[in-house]
Amino acid sequence: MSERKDFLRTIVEADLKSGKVKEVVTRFPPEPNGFPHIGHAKSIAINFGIARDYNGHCNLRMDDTNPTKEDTKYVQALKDAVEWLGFEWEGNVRYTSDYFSQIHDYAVQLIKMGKAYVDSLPEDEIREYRGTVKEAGKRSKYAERTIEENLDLFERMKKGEFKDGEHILRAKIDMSAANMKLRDPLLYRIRHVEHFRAGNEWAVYPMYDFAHCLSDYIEGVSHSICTLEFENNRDIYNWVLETLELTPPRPYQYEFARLGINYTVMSKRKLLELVDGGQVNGWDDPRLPTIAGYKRRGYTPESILAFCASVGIAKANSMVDVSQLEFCIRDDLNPKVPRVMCVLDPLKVTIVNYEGSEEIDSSYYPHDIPKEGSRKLPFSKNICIERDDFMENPPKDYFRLTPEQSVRLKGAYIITCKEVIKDASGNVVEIKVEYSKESKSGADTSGIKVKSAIHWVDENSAKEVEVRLYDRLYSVEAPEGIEDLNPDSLKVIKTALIEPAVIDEKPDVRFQFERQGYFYGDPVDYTDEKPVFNKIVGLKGSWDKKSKKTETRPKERVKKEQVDGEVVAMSQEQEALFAKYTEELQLNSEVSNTLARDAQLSAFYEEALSLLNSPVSLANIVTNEVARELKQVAVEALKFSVKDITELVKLIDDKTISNKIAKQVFEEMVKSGTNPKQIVKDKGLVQISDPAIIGTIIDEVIAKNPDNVEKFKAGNSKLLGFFVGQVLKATGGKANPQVVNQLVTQKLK
RNA sequence: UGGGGUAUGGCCAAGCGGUAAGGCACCAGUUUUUGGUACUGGCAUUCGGGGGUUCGAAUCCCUCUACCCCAUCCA
Repeated sequence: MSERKDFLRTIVEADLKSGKVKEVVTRFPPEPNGFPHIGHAKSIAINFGIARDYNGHCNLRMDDTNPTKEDTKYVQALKDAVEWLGFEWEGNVRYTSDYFSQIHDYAVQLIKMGKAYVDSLPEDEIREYRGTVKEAGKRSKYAERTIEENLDLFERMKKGEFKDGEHILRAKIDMSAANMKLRDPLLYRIRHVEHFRAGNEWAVYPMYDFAHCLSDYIEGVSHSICTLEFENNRDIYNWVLETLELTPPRPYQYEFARLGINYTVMSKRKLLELVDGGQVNGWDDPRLPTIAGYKRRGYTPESILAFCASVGIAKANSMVDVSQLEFCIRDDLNPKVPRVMCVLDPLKVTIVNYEGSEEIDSSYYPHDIPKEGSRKLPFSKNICIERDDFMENPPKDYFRLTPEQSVRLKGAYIITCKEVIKDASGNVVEIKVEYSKESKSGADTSGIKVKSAIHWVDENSAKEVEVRLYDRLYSVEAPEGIEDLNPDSLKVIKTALIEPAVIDEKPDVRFQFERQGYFYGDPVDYTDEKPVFNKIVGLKGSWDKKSKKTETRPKERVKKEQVDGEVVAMSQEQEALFAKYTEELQLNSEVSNTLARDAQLSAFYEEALSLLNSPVSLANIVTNEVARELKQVAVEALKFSVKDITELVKLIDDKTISNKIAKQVFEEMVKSGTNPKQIVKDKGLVQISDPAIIGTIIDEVIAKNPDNVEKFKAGNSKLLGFFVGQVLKATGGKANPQVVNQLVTQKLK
């Protein structure tokens, strides 16, 4: 709905505006044979989002045409995913299987029309007969069966009289179609298996290409949106609907690029392998890009939706960086969730000069988050801090506790290291510190400056919790198989220490563990006795990165060498034409080349030349403008004639119109076929070359854009185009651009 | 006898003949009791390469290159 729409919304809006579509109806049509992943989320966001934006509706339809693969347990996962993302489907959940009898009737109709036949070739022969990508296929002899035979056979197929694979129903289209999907595509196959919804009612099941378009039609879908790999299927989609002569309105298919994210896999097959192979713990393993996985990990629907919106919708295959997803969840959680303290790897700290205990009141939110809420932080002389928040021999830019450097215990006091206690093997096991009584948070009169504040917990009151640290599932950007798995994708810490309020008060389910990241109480394994937290995502952190950065070598920019392929040689006739154009007519070689190689174009050109002796202008317009139109339609279908073109060129040659106007006139000729002179007259397109008139306009433009004038004078010569454009715009394109150009340059000197 | 798509900074992505939006990432600075957040500034003389048309081209024409999809009785 924003100013900048994606291409699908652009199409939808145009259809609405033109009246082609009265109500926008979309559908999300997954096959219930696996758990939905974030790629499905993108599709859900698109289909439901478009329906919502244009006051239409979106159906949830299970595309259950293959009884051997689908299962009801996936249906639930799909419904859950849509609901979790916050969308509502229109009416009940639809199933392609609901339409089996209608689809069957359409098949019968096709047979009656002579557009479908029962083939009885064995599977491997069907494949063989299909031909290859470079060779035409050949039609099965069974394609000659009479309509009656086909009807009879299909009826018996349906009744279950034949075994699987014995016969098949196919459309009769074209076995030599360049688009292989059109080589008599299969419509129905025999399957003696129980369908999870239709039971044993059917012995034949429709194929995707037949069922999908008809289901869309039956549901009144206006825009059938799918992914790029179905581009080739669009021809059958249209063929079925057109051949059946269905009463309008009918749906149209549009394709967008599927979502790819680095360091993970998105194919159902690979996901299934991970689950079945035990590499992960089920479909909802938080490392998986499944919606169930993200949900369990702690991602919010808002963040997933924001991500889908941020990656856009286009037709270029792409691989989105995970950091974009991570940004979305941090961005969503930052203003929402309470900050608490949890020490993952505890180091014992004794505050030697502190006696007794106290409770410190501390807000759940930092100063910049306008939310209310606080808890009591127990404090005593025995506390724990994060092991890597202390270093005996720190690098210069280390801000935390060292023997020489004090730190603040967040929300509490400033401490100074006094003694480091080590075990026999030299590991630090405890540090003894002194605190400054005057440094209490909020009432600090100590005057001590510290570089950072670290998190901590009181040893006695802290609760032991399990924390599951998740990292990317794969260690390579574009993983192939399990050999690419990241061995450290899951680290379980069983002895993390968390402040008591998190467990006792449970202010939320999602938290920011200060200085570490966002965490989520695991919805499955969490119990009050054994709390479990999943790491959703880490904080951004520039410290870790800096230290890691030394490892990543700066990648050198390798400029890819462009190899120029061989250009096909010209035939003799083409060579002759080329020679004539370059030598006799003095055309430049590129134009001559284009003309000479295209028989249609050169014929058009020659004819024009016989009417008007202006070889160069004619060649230019034929090569550059007429050529475009000829790409779309045949010469006979052109609305303008050769003569029209010569007249157009005449207008240019005698300077009645500029090249710019000529383009405008040409466009009109393409659309209406009106004679160019008439167009120029009707629209008053005669060009303005009078420097006086143009000069005043330039002055106006200059007066209106002092900033740009300054920039231009400062050396930004690119702005010349801006000024020329403005003047041209002011004159409706009629100003002579060459004159404008000259004048602008002069005036801005 | 091949056909259908796609190429804009490290990653996404606008742009549709008037002179390269935005986000992520990255870098620098300010604020900060999170090495977080927020804020400020920087980050494409150039749009896969080469030609051509035009006063002017990422946008139009020609050509080359690279990548993706199609030969399941899968969807």
